Amino acid sequence: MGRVKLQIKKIENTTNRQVTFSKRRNGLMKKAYELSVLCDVDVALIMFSPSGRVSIFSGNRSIDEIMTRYVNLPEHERGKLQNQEYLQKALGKFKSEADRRYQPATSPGSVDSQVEEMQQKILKCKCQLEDMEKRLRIYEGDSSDINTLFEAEYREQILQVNLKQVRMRKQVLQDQYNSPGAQTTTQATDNPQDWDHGMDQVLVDDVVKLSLLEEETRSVEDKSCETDGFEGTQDGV
Amino acid sequence: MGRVKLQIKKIENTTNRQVTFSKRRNGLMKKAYELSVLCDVDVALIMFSPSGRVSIFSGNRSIDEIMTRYVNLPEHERGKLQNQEYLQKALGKFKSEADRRYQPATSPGSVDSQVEEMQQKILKCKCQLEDMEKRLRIYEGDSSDINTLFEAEYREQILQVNLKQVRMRKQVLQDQYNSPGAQTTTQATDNPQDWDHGMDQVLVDDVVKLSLLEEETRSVEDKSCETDGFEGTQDGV
DNA sequence: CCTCCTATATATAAGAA
DNA sequence: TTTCTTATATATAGGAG
Repeated sequence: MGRVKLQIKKIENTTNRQVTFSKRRNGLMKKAYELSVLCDVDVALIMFSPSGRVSIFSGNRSIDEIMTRYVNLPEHERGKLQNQEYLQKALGKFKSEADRRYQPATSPGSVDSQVEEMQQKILKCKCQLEDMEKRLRIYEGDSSDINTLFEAEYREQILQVNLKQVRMRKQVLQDQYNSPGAQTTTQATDNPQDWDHGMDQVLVDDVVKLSLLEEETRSVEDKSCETDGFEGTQDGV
Repeated sequence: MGRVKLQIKKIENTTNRQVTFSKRRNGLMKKAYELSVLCDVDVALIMFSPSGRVSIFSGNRSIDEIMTRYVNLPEHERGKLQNQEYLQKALGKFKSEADRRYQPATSPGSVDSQVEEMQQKILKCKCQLEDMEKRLRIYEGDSSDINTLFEAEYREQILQVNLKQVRMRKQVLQDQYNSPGAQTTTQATDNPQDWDHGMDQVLVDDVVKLSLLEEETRSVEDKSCETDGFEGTQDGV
């Protein structure tokens, strides 16, 4: 933004980089501040300047309180992919190369440990993948992999229950649509969780993927908070 | 910024606050991303949505690594932290990636390609995970998470296809059971025409068409806010 | 490193879908 | 909630002090 459209890649000129950092850091903090006040939410921002000095901002409560809140989150809430991966997609593919560019600048002495770390990461991902695949097979698994009547009936039942729920929900939505003013009805349901059969292949797979193609990855908020009184506080500016 | 100059004070209208949060969060992440790339610095951003869900961004390295780097700074460089020890401990537990200390760059060399390869592998895994999560939500997601008629119909279609397949398979197995030796055990080619039970009719074409129009992204994670001071109660949809 | 200035690039509030 | 549009408000690159 400014006189010239700037490429999002490392600014090579040291002085320029410093200046830009300074300006943008302020901009970022301002934005963070505004967000925390406007939406009354916790925001924590930590930035290390090119020279190694740290700058922080935190809205609504202290930085360590927010960090504590963060580290106390259950893993699935914390370890998701709301960060870079998300951004890569949200902002577009252009990032990938700029992102990789940094990699070479990694240390040499720790390469071993880094590699090791990455391998662990990969392993972890693969475990998760396996787990999910297992669960997914219950639903998407090719029916030809069902070898016993019992299995077939079991799966049929699961699907029936699920279908029924969805239809009920659909009905509610239709009613709502037909008669605006009606209240949102959210019925509690139990969802099948830990079933394990052994099946492969996916038939509806392509259909599903199709719809996922143009989707974005982002968490969606579905509820809001109603607080009486508002108090925007910030420390760390 | 926008049609109207906005006062920096809590937005009282819940819906508006949500929307603004969503938009500004993205904007903030983008800015943070740009800063991290342009200036080649570590940036960590943690935001809790009005509903208590967390959104994070981290540039150059993982959020845990950056937090660790921050927490381990000498006190005079960042101010006193109330929970320093606790945080250090907690962060240390994120063994997967949090124990990498900051290290200056030297000369990488041949290991680069290997590292990059692994990086891509990780990214790929994460994408797969994400993809599967979405598919899984179709089945395991609570039906109350469905908010549009479109979504409901979409899920219904998929479940119908699946149910039908299972029933076909079940039929095959039953026949086999009734007349042993008459058919191959592992036979899987069931023909819809032969096994039409007359219910849950599905036209795959419709499903595909549907999915093209559809959009659906919802986080079905349970949320937990322990040390926070807001009480979320409101209807988001 | 910060401030001011100016021309542009971006972000985003509203409103509709 | 997300997406798209449009009108405006802001952020910020370059340059000077």
